[in-house]
Parts: sequence; C-alpha cells; structure tokens
Amino acid sequence: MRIGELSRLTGASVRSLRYYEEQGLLRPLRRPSGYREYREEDAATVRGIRLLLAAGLSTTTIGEVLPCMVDDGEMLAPACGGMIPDLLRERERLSAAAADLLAARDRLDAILATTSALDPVDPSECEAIAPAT
Amino acid sequence: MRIGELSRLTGASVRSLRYYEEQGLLRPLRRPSGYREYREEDAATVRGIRLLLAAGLSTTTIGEVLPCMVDDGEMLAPACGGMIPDLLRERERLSAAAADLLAARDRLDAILATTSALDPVDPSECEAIAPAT
DNA sequence: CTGGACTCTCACATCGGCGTGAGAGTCAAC
DNA sequence: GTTGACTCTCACGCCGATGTGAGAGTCCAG
Repeated sequence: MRIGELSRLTGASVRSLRYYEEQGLLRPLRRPSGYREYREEDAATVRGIRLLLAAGLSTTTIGEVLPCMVDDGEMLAPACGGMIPDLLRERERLSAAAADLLAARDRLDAILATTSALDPVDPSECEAIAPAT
Repeated sequence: MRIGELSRLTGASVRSLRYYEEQGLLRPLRRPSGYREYREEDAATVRGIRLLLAAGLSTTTIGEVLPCMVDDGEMLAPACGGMIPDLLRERERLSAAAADLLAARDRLDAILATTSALDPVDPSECEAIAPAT
C-alpha cells in the first residue's frame, strides 16, 4: 500500500510516517517512481510506534526496542528478551515522571490549602503587587 | 542584591532570572548603571516560580497567579482567592498528565508481560528484522 | 588606575515530533 | 492527453525554558 492508505489505516499523518522512516523505524520498499510501498505488517508497526511515543519514549529508544518486535496480527508483540532492560528503564522513567507530577500536585494542594483560609477574595492586595502591564 | 547573588541563593541561573523578568514575573529595580537590584523577597518569589515551573505551569500561567502571592519569609504564600480557579485547573492538568503516564506504563507492562513468556533471549530473530545501520 | 569579576543587551542554538508550504513528478480514470 | 488526486524531496516554523557567546560597560579591592 502507499503512504496515504497507511496514514488512513493508522491515524498517523503522512508527515509522521515519513518522519518515522527518517528515524529508521520504518523501511518501506520503493517503487521505480520513488513512491513508498508499505507492507501490511507496517500498520501494526506504526501502531506500536505511536503507542510507545504516547508512552513518552523517544524515537531513538523506540528504534532500539522495535527490531525485537513482530507483527501480532493486530498489534506489535515482543520477539526476544533483549529489549527488556530498555523497557524496564522506560518503565522506571514513567513511574518517576508520574511521581514528580503527583508531588507537584501535592505542593499545589498545599498552596490551595493555605488559600482556602482566606477565601474571601481580597484583590486589593493583588493590584498592589501585580506586574506591569 | 545583584543578580549573581540571587542566582546563588535560589539555584536559578542568571539567564533564567533575566528570563523570568522578561516574562513579567520579576521586577527588579535598576541601578543607574543598569544593574538589576533585587530585594530580599525576590528570593522567595523565585523559589515559588521554580516550584510552579517544576509543577508544569507555564510562565504565562505563573504570571497570572503570582501577583496574588506574598513573601512568607521562606516561601511564597497566597494572598487572595482570585487565583484559585487557575490553580484548580492546573491541579486537574497535573492529575490528568499523571494518569496518562501511568496508563502508558500499564501498556508497557502489558508488553513486558508478553515478553517474560519468552525470556530465553533469542536475538537471532532480531537481526533478521533489525533496521539498517 | 588597573585588573579581574561581574553585569549589561542582543541574539542565535537546543530538543523533538511534527505542521506546512513550494516546486516537481506520478498515477489512474476519462 | 488531460485532469485531479497523490506522492516525492527539501526545508523552514513552532513551542518553552534555557544555554551560550559576543562585545561592551561597571564595580571594587589593591
């Protein structure tokens, strides 16, 4: 199939598909005209790429992990254990990032807690300190 | 105090301090020479800015929230209720972002779960599929 | 008065995953 | 053969906080 159809199948923009190729994540064949020719499995690969991207992995990391995965009909499945350390590292990263966000939220909560004590809005003071226009 | 000292006090780079000013978050006085002159409270303000930045707020949002806060000796404390909706919105955003990360982690876990079944590393297949060098 | 540390103002570079055009070639239906 | 949809390859723009460097002025201790 050509790039437009793969785009429709996967929801990835044409630009994104070319970008994934540029990053070494896809390797479509080329017609004599130069047109990219994709295989059926590439749809699964693209879905896998997008899943991992959404998980916060960089294309570089995905490139290290992807060669160890195979088309599982619908989705991408792992084909060997070599990628496990990478994925575990990413798992760690995700946990840590989420923890950071929650910690930040707690700090916001702390601020909000102090604020509720003076709920009666007192904008006068704000004006006094407000930055220049 | 001058910018270098404030930088040392807060851990923010000199560049960042100038950037915060450019964004309207700080308003140091100026000496005749053009040197910025900061007040003691500015240290607390900068710490507040960095806390909110680390929480994922943009300088723009911080700019809306900051005028409603006052120096609390060490840290920044809210001075009026007008900022509450903004902070609640950001709280929501943080919760959602954290949830996204955890969901992504779950998907990674799903992949890892499939992988552990074939733990005996089988790199041969990897070579076959691996992208070009 | 001199030198070294400090500060000033531009202003360009970075990172990453795309959006968005320009200009040109290709494909397929009529 | 013509048209319109599709595709190709550059290549710059973006966002946001910050790094980095140039060239020039300022401060203060010796």
